[in-house]
Amino acid sequence: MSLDDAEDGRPQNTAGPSTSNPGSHRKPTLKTIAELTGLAVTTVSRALGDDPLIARETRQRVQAAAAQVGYLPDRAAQRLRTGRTNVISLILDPHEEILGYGTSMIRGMTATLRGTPYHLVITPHFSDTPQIDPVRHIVHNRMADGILFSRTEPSDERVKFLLEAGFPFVCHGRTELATPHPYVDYDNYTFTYQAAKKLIASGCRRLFIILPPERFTFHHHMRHGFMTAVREEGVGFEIAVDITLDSKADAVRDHVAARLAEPDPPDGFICGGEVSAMAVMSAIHDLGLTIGQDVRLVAKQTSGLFDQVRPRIETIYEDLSEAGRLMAGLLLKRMAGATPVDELQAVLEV
Amino acid sequence: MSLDDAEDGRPQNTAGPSTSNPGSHRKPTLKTIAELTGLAVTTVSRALGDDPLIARETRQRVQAAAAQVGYLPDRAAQRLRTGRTNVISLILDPHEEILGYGTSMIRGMTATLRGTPYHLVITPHFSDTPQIDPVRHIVHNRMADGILFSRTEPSDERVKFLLEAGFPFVCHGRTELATPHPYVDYDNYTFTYQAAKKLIASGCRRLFIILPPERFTFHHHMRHGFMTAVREEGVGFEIAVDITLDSKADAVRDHVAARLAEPDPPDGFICGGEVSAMAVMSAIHDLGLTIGQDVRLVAKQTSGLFDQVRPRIETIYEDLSEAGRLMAGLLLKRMAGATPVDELQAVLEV
DNA sequence: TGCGGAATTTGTAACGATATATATGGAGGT
DNA sequence: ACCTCCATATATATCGTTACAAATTCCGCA
Repeated sequence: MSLDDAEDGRPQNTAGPSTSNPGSHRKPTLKTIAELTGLAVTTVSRALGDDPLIARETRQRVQAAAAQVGYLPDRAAQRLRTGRTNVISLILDPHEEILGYGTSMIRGMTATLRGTPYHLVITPHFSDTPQIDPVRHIVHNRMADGILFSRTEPSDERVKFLLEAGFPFVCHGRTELATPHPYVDYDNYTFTYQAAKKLIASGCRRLFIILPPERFTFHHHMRHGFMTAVREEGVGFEIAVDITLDSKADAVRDHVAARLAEPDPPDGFICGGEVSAMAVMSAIHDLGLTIGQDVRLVAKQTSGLFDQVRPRIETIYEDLSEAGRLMAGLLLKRMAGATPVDELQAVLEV
Repeated sequence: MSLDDAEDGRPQNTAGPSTSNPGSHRKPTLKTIAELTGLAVTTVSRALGDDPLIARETRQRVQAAAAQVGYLPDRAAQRLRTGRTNVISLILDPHEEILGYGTSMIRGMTATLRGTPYHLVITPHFSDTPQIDPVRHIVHNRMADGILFSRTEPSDERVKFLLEAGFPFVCHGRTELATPHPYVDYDNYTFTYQAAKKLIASGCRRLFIILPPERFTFHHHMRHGFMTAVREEGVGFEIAVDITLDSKADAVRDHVAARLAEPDPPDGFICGGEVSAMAVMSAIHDLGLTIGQDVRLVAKQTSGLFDQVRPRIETIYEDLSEAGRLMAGLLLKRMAGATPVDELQAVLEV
């Protein structure tokens, strides 16, 4: 029902009832259509908006004319007049090292946004400035109609601010705030729970997990799932200190290698990031150990990478593209009107 | 000094016969500053633009006032009035499987764009529509001031169209068109040339290369570099048919595995993509061969991935983030004014 | 005293769309 | 005939900014 410019075959030169200027072709505006149909600009505007105040026959006539001249509304003018921007801001931390994390999500988001009037704008967040800055800027200056971001924290400032401002947003990950809000999350509790169970079932007796930085909510989910499993089974465990899923891969490798060389080494690893998982593998390899034999590893898979990695390891899949699709979808709902918050929350199952 | 009535802390709905808006504090506009300084709106506008027609002292006074109230120009209004959008469109194919290809480039671009008034907008290109569609749409409807895209073809339609339209753009990869145009490329010729030389120096006598799809210019650069090296050295070679760097990883793996099982198998592989390289490695592994011994592989590295991959392979680095930085930088130059084209071209060395 | 003219500043009209208020025309009732 | 009322359509004001033309001040100098 919208947004097609694929018209453009070449209907120009032949017809030539050019009402106004002969010069190439200026962008058609409402005025163009008004002159073409003999109606007033206002009428044309309403007709294109399918306002029932305008006679059905007139609406159709106007819409036909608009299609014929390839009319597309000027977004700047719409934006100035209505205050709506038709923009959705995705706040992205360019330093997120996670392989393809951003692109997968973007792929999903653009897929959902296709056919809507919304544009996806990448708003970078630089780690040398407070996390909330880009959010403040967007809201305060009406740079977008909605915001998407990830790496949510339990008492996330951005969420608090956006809730307070009543500004539409969907974040990837939950908070622990009292006020409910829209989000899309992955069931990281079950991820680590299942991962631990798998390792234990394979015979592992001392599990080692690398978690995201503590400030993120999913750190706690992962920790909790892991702890529940190891307690249920009563096996040994340790949680990486000093390194996280955000650490440089080399640091992860060195750390794991060092730990493996110490007494009473872990025999099962859980890793929620692809790059860190590769680092764990390389550490194991470099010590002459064999994965799947001396040591086991369960990793989160977010791309096709591990289908090609040898030796094969166990993985549990998280579909970030689907997360992106959902986030955009929920945001559209949220912007469209007052939907109950609980319909704007989703946890993707493992 | 403070004119007020717009100052408010909390305009309740109690009386509100006066002004009106419930919003906490309305966004400051030129008018706000005009009233604040006692000048005309026009003067304020020019002063903020540092127009030398306005007295230096006035300019400073206005700029101070603007800073004080936190004035930011309304982009929609500017855009409507001037026709400039302050937007740069990055056309991205969401199906590009290359790991992190997009994010690396985006990282570089946003770094360059930081501090400029430009926003980076992701314009997806869906493979079920002609490549030129989004470009046409952007130019025709003035959706951006400049365009960035990749995967350039020897006689790229997008380039031809944009040149014809006089629309600023920078692409990743060159064309073979007569008209010069801005681009950023990587020296893929030298990449494959050096890769082949390395393999031959290590004792390989039959090289196998996987190339990008033939329609891309860098297919030819890679092929040429490769051919030059194998001819110089007089070793056997073959070029993958049916599979390309865009093929699904599983397809690449199966194909390579099949070839390795045939008589007279290759003993050296060159691969310009990370995922395909992983696929080649897994094929080799699955046949019980040893990389670095029975068979060798040189891959292009665009992320930190191969630092963690075992066994270690030879890689040659391409800095996509730097490419993104450069592309954005050249585009800014191009949009700023008439720079000689040869200053808007860059080939990143191997 | 007045006048040319540089140095400043100001007023007005757009840009293209939409919200609000106002007109037009005819059908229907009295 | 007159008036009301509904269905349509039009006119006008406005969003915030900038281009262009016009006005104002303040000199020095004849």
